[in-house]
Amino acid sequence: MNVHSKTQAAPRQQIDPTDKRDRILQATIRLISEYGFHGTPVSMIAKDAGVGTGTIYRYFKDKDALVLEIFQQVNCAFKKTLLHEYVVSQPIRDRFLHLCRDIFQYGIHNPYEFKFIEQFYNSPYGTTLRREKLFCNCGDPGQDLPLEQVFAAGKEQNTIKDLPLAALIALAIGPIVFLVKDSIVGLIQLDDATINATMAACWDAVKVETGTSK
Amino acid sequence: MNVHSKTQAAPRQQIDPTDKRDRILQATIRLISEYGFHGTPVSMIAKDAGVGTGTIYRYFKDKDALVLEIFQQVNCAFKKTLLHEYVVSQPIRDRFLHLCRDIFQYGIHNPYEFKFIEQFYNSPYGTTLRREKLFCNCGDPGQDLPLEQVFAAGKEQNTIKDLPLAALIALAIGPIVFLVKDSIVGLIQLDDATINATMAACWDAVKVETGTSK
Amino acid sequence: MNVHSKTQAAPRQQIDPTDKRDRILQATIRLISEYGFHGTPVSMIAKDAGVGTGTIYRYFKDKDALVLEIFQQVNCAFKKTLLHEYVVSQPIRDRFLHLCRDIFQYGIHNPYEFKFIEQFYNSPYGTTLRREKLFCNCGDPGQDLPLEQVFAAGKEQNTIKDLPLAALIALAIGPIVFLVKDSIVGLIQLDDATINATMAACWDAVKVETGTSK
Amino acid sequence: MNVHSKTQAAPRQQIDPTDKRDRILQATIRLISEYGFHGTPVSMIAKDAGVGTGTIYRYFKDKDALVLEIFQQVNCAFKKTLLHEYVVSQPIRDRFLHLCRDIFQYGIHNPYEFKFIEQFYNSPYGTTLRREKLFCNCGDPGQDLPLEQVFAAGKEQNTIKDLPLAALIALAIGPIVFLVKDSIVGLIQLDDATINATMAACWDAVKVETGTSK
DNA sequence: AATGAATGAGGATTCATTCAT
DNA sequence: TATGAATGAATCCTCATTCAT
Repeated sequence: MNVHSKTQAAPRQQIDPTDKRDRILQATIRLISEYGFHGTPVSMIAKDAGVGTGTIYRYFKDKDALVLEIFQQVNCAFKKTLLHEYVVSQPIRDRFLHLCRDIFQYGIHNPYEFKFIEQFYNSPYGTTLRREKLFCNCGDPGQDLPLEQVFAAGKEQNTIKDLPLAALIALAIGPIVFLVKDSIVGLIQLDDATINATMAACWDAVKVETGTSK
Repeated sequence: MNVHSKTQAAPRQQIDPTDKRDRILQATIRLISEYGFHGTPVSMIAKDAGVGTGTIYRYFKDKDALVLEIFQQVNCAFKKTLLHEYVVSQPIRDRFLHLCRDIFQYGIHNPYEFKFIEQFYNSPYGTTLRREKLFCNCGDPGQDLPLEQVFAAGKEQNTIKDLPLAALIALAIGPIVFLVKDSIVGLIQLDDATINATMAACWDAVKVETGTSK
Repeated sequence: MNVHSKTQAAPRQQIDPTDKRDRILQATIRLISEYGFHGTPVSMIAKDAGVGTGTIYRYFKDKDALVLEIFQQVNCAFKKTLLHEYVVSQPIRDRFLHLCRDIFQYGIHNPYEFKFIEQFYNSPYGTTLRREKLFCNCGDPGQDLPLEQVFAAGKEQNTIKDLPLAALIALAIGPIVFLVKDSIVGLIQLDDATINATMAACWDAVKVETGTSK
Repeated sequence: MNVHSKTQAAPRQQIDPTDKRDRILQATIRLISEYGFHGTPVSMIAKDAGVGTGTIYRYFKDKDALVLEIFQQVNCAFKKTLLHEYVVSQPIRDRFLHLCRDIFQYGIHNPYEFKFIEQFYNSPYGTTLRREKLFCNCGDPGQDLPLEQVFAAGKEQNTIKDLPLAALIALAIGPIVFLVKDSIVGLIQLDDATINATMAACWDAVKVETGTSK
């Protein structure tokens, strides 16, 4: 989960400075995902990370920079998760389900990160970012999201409905986000059966009807 | 949208006392939907509403009370929107589409209220409310949401998939929330065709397959 | 206790305007004696007096003026109490005890006024007043206090100890103020026997010893 | 008067951390003794103490806590003053005069503390404390005040008048408080002769008459 | 004359940020 | 490098005072 490269590995047995930096990042994610940006004092982050308040300002220019870096890290990590084991040769439906499952798993296993991203996207800052398509500078900046690629491919072969991309993404991700949030909050318990059935339903939403439906 | 009755219409050209109260409520909805609770100082609300800071405290005990009242009002207004023209005798599919359309329309025409509710539900306070099922005391407190009724009825007649209620709601509302938020932010332009197609896709997600699909 | 002259008596059966004024004064005395000047909002006074907030400003320039007038009124009323039935021909001891009893009675029967004066005298404003000897402009401004007259007379006939006037006053009034405050607060119950015995003791403090004491 | 130990005296020329805390305490005593609790803004304390406003909240939870701590400190210091050099074997009269002198001296040399205690005892909070006998938790919490002990002993050997304890205390302390306050305010100048004579007069007030008096 | 809604200056408190050690 | 004490700007809220009705 740690995205930072630690290539200067072995020599001294001293304390890794990134350790402190990471603890600050982790504490921030956890606390902001729970209390929100304005509800999380820097001092609280420092205490939770087990460092002095001033120390945070050694690693980050200010609170904004800290949060922005987290967003970028988490956003990239999330995208990498989606690319993980992604096989282009598979049929559209399998690739779609695979991506959905990854999103589900990511949300369930990284609840703090998940809520953090949500919060960030809904904040004025996040909106700006989104509009400017600055989403992510990790790896290939301009590269389409995997989900977008799948939809594009599916549309071509008439497997996916001919809807605007944003609508397709909403149909695929909206329900998952909804469910994962409920699960994080503890309103429901997500078992595998429910997850699989929901993903299948998402597929029904975006796929082109093959039979006759009422 | 204004809940207060202003029956004493024409005669005097005097200032309506509810006017000020309403302006405070409207300003709060607008600002909090954009900047969040902690990101919106009372002074900002006052300025936006064109009143003195102290005036706000004549109408509301404190910031919390102001926000809570807004939530209750907006939540009730939203539910009433859903019940509007709701005809029980119609087939499940029509009722479902009708509800979806209402949600879409509500979000598009009341973007601030829409984001406000979203924010509120995702806040610690909203989560508590949700868990305690205190959602709304307007009209019938204990009554199920219309959408829940439709799903219940649809499950009985085997029209709706046999999924947990939370999952069905996520499949229906998740995409709409997603799209409406994108639309509010200005990332997409929602025309009728897209709305209708998306709703139809939502129906595909929750309905029981009648034909054969891969 | 009302010091205002109501000479324009009979004609109309309408509400006496001084009534309102008095209610404001009474409410202020009661509330300030309990909560202090800064602890008593004007709005609280208005509510307690049963008038509108703005009404208070019809009768008094501002809060300070209101309190100052009360001080002057109460101070005068208190002094008049001391002069009441005051008979110069009586022996020093009787006159002293008479005055002491009056102070006691005044404090017990006018607890709010009593505490109000205390508070006022101890406030920066009261101190200034005292230093400027502006105590009271009621009746004869320059006239000595009765107690001071008694002490002066007693010193001349060698009945009262030859101490500075301030010390004699402290010996006479200090204990009474102390006890009355305890009584107002409810820490003790002042019966006649205790009152009389205490006054007698006060006399012992200021009188010239006639017998031999250790 | 400073309760904090500053044993690590000379070596470093650095700022004593208790210094700031003490300056806040001293400023608060001074200002509140003059303007009262509600009449003394925290900002005024900060300015007077030469610290930032926020600094006060590093040392004290809030204004209440600050004042309460001062009361406890001052109250204990005052009591310790009274116990200082207190010799049980001395005759009642000497012990009484000794205590009176100590109170006098304390008031004269600690005028701010003296007025502060007065104010505190007369506030609603102080009254409650007094009623609950929580006066002080310094040293022996339940122990009687020295003055009370003297009075109890004096009553037994018929040296002190048979009056309620509250009355005896009023007779002893009332005049002193009165005089000291006048002295603090600058209305009189207390020389040793006056102090001694006044104390003797206080003794006359509480002692049992040995000769015949009129 | 009487009212109380409206106001904004001022008070308590918090918190991002700096800086001396 | 790491710290946390210190700070004051900014926040929520109160309240003396005004003024339109």
